[in-house]
Amino acid sequence: MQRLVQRGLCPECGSPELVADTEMSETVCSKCGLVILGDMLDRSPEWRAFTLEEKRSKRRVGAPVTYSHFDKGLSTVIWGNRDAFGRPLSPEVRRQMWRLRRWHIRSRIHASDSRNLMQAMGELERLSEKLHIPSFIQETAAVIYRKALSADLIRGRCIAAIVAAALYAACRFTKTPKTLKEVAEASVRDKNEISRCYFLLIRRLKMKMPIHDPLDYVSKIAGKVVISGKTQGLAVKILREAKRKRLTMGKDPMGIAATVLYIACQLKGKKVTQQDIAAAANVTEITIRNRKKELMKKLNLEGVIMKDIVYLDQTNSNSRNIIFADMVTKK
DNA sequence: CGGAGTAAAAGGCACTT
DNA sequence: AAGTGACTTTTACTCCG
Repeated sequence: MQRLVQRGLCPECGSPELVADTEMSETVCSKCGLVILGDMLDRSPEWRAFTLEEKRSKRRVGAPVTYSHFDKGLSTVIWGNRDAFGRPLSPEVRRQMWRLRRWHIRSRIHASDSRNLMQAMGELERLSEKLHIPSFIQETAAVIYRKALSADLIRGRCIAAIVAAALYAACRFTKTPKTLKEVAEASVRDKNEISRCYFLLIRRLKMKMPIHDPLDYVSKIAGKVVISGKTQGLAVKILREAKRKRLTMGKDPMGIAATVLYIACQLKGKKVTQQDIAAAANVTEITIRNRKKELMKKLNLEGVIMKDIVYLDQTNSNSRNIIFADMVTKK
């Protein structure tokens, strides 16, 4: 039993969905409800904070490590003109200290990595500001850059280009919609070069970029055009089925999301024009038409009307895929 | 006339060499 | 630096109620 728990699996049903409930001092399987460990130590802080500022001011374990500072804000500084007992230093020692300090600073700044990072982080700061990039993404970009540096990918390439590439990669990684073009316009290097660096980064650092899921956009678009939850639900089911049949790969996710919504509206007899949805999704009506043509054909939705749809609204995951097949009976 | 569909040319993008 | 290829958009035309 312990072994299963250590691997994060429920000993009862084997589900990996264990939830630590710090308030009740228990770990609970979210599937079958089995309580696995009682009397855990509560390691969470005794204070509460509701905003980032508050959190920052209340925590007391030292300054956060900041990757977007060239030395992470941690480097040692030789400082002061007095000895350990508070006495002023003698002139010779003072001169010695002065020399020591100078060399210390030099070794810090002039170590090539640090020098590189200093320049890079400055550029990153500038870019982020220009593009209104939130700081956590900036941090992600900084981490990527550091990795690139230690993988020796910078040598012989332009720092600014790699920085821009790292920033773009961070945006992609966090699913933040920023195009390469936007980044390139803010950068001093040209788009082509940044793009090449970007691909270099993902290949050499073996980064896996999350592909944009149309699902993320469904509610966003539905919100703009005001579409009911039920219709959205139908749209999601259509989308799920389309994904299962691998019809969404390589297509513009916005276009797909807009189209499933449009189809759902039509099936439900809701009045929505392609124009409205297209405008909300930032694609053209033609894209919606093309997607629709394709989906209707491949999903056997042609000639289907709402009254044919048996709405089996079970959430049993086993039958999830079957629901759609039952739902749509061809006329 | 507006909404919906089709087809061919043009244009932009992600990714490769 | 230039190329590739799948996609989207543009443009232009048709059909329908």
